[in-house]
Amino acid sequence: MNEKNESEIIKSREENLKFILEKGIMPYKYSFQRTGTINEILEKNKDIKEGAESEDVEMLAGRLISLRLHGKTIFGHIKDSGNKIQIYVRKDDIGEEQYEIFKKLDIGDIIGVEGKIFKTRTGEITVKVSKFELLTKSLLPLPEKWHGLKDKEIRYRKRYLDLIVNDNVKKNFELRTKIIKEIRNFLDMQGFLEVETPMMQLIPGGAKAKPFLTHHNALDLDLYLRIAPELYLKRLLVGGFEKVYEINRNFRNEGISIKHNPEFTMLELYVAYADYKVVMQIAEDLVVNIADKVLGTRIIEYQGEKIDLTPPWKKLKMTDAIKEYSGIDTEKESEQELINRLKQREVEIRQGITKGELIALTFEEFVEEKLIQPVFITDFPVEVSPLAKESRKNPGFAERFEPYIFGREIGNGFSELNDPKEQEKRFKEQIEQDTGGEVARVIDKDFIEALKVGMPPAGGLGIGVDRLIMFFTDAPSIRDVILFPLLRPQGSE
RNA sequence: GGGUGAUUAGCUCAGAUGGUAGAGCAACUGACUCUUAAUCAGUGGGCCCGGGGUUCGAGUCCCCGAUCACCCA
Repeated sequence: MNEKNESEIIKSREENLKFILEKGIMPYKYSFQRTGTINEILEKNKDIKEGAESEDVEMLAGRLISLRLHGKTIFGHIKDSGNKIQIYVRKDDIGEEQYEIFKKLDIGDIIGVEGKIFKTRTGEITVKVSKFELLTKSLLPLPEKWHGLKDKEIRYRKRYLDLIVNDNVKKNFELRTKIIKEIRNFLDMQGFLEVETPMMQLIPGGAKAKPFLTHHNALDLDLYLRIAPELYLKRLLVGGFEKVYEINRNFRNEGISIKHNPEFTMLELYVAYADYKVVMQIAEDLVVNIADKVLGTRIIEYQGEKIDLTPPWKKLKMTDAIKEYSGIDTEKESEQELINRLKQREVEIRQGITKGELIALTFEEFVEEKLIQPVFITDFPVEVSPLAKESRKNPGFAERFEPYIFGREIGNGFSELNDPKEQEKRFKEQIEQDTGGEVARVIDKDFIEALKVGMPPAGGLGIGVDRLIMFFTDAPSIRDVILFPLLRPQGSE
């Protein structure tokens, strides 16, 4: 950390750099023309016989990750974004002067090599180096080669080191990109239009969460980073788009945990003329499609638990789920009885709480964590579903669902409320109930106005993309699927 | 916000009962022209997270703080 230690450890690298500069070698080259990636070259030469040499001279580049010096020969490995390959350097092949320069390379340097491909006695496909070039000098040591980098703090803070050293980390992030691409592909094929709506909003709506505040100078205007895109996507339904979706960042100014990062990626989609049943089907199809296309299996293992994504997923009304998993009959029990149960679990109960809110809290407290296999929880109390239509069959409950996997809510969907007067009333009730600053104090009048123009009946769905990716990559923490998770800054540096 | 644990060499980790610190890898020097956790011989490297205390003496005990991890709200 301090200068003295650092100079101890990098002294030899600085000396090597000096040696190289004295030889007139530029330590930071502009480019290097490769004949292929390491994977391509390995594939091309996979059938080469032991002792034989390839006809073609190949040019490869990568980071030097290991070195074995044997007097007049050197073995090592270089690694590019796809794979690693062994290199073999002989003094006889590259000449005395070049050999001396090669010996001054350090693990971590990025080099280009030129040479024919052969197979060693031990059967490893190897580059017989006839020429090499230093492309980038590395001045700091890499983490140790077989234990790798374990310290979570350094892994998250210095993700570049994590990516260099831990191959599975890189694979998980590649998988993340594949999953998101597959989501887009799936929706595009069904005629959805991907759109982008404001990240900076005057009134942060569409969810219950504390927002981040920012300021626009020229307009002298306070703005909020969005907590959800919902109200803007619905405006697009009013405008005549019938199937829209957005995959983008939401920001919530709340605690950080294994399941929460202040900025996270959300998918929201809306389908005109559809109700919640239609989007529930889309949610199931979407997840199963990822399993099929990206993993090639519908049975995934998450944190040692086998999860079977094979459709159709179970559907359970919230009150039935409570009955089934906890034995509590919320229809029969009075509000006070539910309050007593919750207080025993040290759940905070606000003054004037409604029955619906109590049902939702009971569900969270007694049921959620038990929902390991995929299940749709439906029929949420209207009081906790201010943007959803009331059920046609089940008064007091909304046409709403949330898919649960491994005790975690991975999405949220409903038949979208499009009655402007009812919507305004629900917003007002929300503001009255809010105690924690999780609801904007102002009603989004423009949104109400849009509803007055007329929004077609519609089903909507939101899916927490990071959490979904956690399942598919068997990641225990959301930080393992976000390249640069938010951490508290450290004092020095 | 509360609780528990961690923090020792560049990395991964040891350091009972308090006596100024150890290993492997990495680094450095030397030997070695098919090695691959190369091998062999040698060398250097530490404000033991920070600040206070207790003690003749603290990496170790106590208090405060920092960061991270996990659990809870």
